[in-house]
Amino acid sequence: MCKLELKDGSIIEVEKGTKNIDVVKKISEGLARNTACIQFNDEIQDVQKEVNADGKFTVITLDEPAGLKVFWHTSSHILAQAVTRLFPDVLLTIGPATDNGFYYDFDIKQNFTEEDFIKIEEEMKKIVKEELAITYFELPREEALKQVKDNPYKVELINELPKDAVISFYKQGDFVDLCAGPHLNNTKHIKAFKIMSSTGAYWRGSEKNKMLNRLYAISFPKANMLEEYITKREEALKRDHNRLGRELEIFTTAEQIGQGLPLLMPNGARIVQLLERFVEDEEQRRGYVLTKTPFMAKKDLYELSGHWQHYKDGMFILGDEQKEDEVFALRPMTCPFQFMIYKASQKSYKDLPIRYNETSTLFRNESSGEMHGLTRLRQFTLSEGHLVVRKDQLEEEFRGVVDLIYFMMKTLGIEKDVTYRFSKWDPNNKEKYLDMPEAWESAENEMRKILDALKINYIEAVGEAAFYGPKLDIQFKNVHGKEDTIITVQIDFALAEKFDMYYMDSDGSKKRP
RNA sequence: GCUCUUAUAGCUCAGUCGGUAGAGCGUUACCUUGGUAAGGUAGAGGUCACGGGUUCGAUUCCCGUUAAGAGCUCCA
Repeated sequence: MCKLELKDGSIIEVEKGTKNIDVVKKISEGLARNTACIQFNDEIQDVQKEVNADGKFTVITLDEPAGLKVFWHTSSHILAQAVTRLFPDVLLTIGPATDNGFYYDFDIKQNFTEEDFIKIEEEMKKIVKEELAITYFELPREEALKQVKDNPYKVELINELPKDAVISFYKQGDFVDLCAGPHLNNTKHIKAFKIMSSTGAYWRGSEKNKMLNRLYAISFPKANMLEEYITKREEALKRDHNRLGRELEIFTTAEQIGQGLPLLMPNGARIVQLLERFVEDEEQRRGYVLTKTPFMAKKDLYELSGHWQHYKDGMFILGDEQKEDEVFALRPMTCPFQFMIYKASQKSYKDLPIRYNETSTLFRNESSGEMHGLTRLRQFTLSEGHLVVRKDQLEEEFRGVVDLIYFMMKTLGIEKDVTYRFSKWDPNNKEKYLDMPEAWESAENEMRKILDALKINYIEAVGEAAFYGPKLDIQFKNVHGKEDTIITVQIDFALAEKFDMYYMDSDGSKKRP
């Protein structure tokens, strides 16, 4: 017998080898119908897996996000099965659940059309009606490779699994897919689904790889839930800033002016004016000093900052390097300009911290597919600050910045709608990041300490840092559920060095801020 | 940059199976009203994004350009 501790603390005993789903049925039939998977101690398991030891037994239902993800993952297999039936020459790649449904990436010659969506949905309906049992099996590496030998994508996935990894497959009818699971135990549970869109996506997320065809879809255990979802989505789209902005005459665009260059109409300009005054006044109250710096500079400045070497393609360059002595570039950021103000006079340790702020208009030559509404542009204006601090002031100043951010978000009423992301470097990506492991570690530890002290509820993200330092990113979801960074605070341990910034310490020695 | 989609009145959209166009909102004038984003009447407003091709004829079909949308990649 195995002793299982349930969520409410009670214990039930079951025979060794009892299936998870049968354990749940003992608790309640209704609960069993609504079960997506089981958490046994820390392990997420299929409902069909057998109980073999004592432990904590938690039922994860379709009503909770983790359960819905299992549901969507199973849905993605049904989508893949339907596509395989209709397009036998397709190669399957991956098909995970997302926060907002699921997708599956296919390597297929033709592109999916709207008519294909209908056909695929019809085929999915059939698969659901067939009530196919979903079964799990494992294979040793050699056999697993044999199983997927005609699919180079799956071969690649298996070859990248660690040596001791369990290689598992799920089977429903004649359809088999390499998959870590977990899954529901039958296709019959997927009552309502809809293919939302077809887009391109690079294999493994790298533009160097082949572009695959991705189908985005959504599914629910009940038909009315799908209807609700669609209605909600339509309502959300009506609140798209891009649509409202034009309807309310806040901004417009003109073909002749160009991509990523919106025109703020009187209503929009007034909003920006009020925000700008408000922000600058509040910053002044908090000890910031305002600067006004040029919109462009000679390339010499960007060579010093490293942007000429790293981000030349992203800048608008004025003049031809080959023909002219002086070449300028529109500024893509304000840091080096404000640093020049810092360097204009000798600073004492008593002068720090110095808090520079500027309502900065910046120019970035974004790729043509990137521009959108007012959120990603070639010319944009943001409220920007650079704090030059001593090491012993870092924590307090960081807190001050976070406090300012809280104040601003509260004023705008968005403080409950954001999430926090602690963006760290990727030590394996030497091209993107400055190769200074010790400096990274120290800066990231410093930032983590501060974030923890502030009790900020953040997620950590590897490979999202700036090239010169870690960031606290404040993320906001748009009406499509896509996250944008609306505010970012960064600890920069490199540019002070590059710009040879220093202050005279109390002992008369030069120190780096 | 890549995949897919779109471009008709100021905005949101219909429409023309190829014979040069319509609605709602907005707007203008007048009337009315303590109907306050929602009254009535009349009107203005469109080379159907731009360039080329096919055709007797293109806003409609095809190609290209530009712009807009979703996704991917990128985001100093």
